[in-house]
Amino acid sequence: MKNKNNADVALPSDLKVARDEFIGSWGAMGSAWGINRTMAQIHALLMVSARPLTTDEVMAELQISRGNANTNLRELVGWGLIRTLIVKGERKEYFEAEKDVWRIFCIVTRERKRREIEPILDMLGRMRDDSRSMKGGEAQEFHKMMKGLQDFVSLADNVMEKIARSEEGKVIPFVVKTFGK
Amino acid sequence: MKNKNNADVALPSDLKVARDEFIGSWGAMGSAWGINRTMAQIHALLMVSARPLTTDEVMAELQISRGNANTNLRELVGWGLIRTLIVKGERKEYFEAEKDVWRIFCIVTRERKRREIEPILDMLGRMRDDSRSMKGGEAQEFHKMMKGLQDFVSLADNVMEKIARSEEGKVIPFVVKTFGK
DNA sequence: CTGTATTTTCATTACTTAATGAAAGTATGA
DNA sequence: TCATACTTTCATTAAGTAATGAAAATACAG
Repeated sequence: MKNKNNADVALPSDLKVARDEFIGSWGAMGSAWGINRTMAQIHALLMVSARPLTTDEVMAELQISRGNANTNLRELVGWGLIRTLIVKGERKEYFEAEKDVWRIFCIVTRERKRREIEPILDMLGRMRDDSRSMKGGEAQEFHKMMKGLQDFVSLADNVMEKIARSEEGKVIPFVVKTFGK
Repeated sequence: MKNKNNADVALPSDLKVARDEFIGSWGAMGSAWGINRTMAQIHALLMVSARPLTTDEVMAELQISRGNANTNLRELVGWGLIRTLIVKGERKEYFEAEKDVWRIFCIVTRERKRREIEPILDMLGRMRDDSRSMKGGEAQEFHKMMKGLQDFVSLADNVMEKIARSEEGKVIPFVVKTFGK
């Protein structure tokens, strides 16, 4: 019933070991970055997989439940870090990861910008406006702080946007030139 | 017994409201960034406070326990985002925040680099070496992926280091020029 | 349609992380 | 050195987050 085409069949064991360590570390790092562990692990697994995998293969490989696998695969699709793939003559879906490092970087940058930078920017803008007309030394201090923060975060936001829109071939050489190697 | 010099005594209420919203939002954002909520709130409170505060004032203002306040104040001191201050003739410690946005940015950048980037870089380096001599197409693919990731992350690491070491007066004008405003 | 393969949902459970507050520890002034 | 003000610790509790897996929903082949 369960077919035995697991991704690691016949893999030399040292490669298997290295892969597993990569998957584990990538997952651990995920949590530090506010991305959940399983999601990062699935992403890692698909990044180093030579071929697209099914939900069942992901479950087997990472030893996780169906619900967990499904939820995190959907989430990854939502981020644009993996895509679904249908094989003609088969019912089940396959998943494959974006493997281009630059593209991964752009996707993650945009997503983090959207989720983390933009809400702060809105809040800072409001605080800055609200405090503009307040009287008193404390209020002026507060206003100054909001202005300083907003200007800075806004600049960072612009930089991220510009970079994430650029082509690798333009940015990397420039960065290497500017910041040495 | 409890002295009434709370930080917000006699604050116009609209300023108080704005401050509280800032503190709340900064705290919420903290969690998205892997920094705990209370730590981010204390940091925000001290950033907008006109004068240094004591542990008891922080407790009162944020409605948190002594243990919680103490732990997170220490953590912030560890990051270098706030510093302690002793007032002659008084036993208790006061805490004051670094308020310069550029310096805050540099501190946070260095800390995140140290905690999040460097361990990954080590791991990728090891994986890259381990897989260098492995045979087979899959192993070559894996090696290539590790190389691509390590080159990229290493470049990012260098850029962060260089920027965090630079002076605001050099970086900001350059960034504004390069990435438009 | 109807039966089966596959995917999705979601109430429950497990795990992880943070917060509490009393007790222990430390430092200071008299 | 004693009494007191203040700080730190840490076992316990609470809150938040993720994982499970069975049941429901969906899609598809015949």
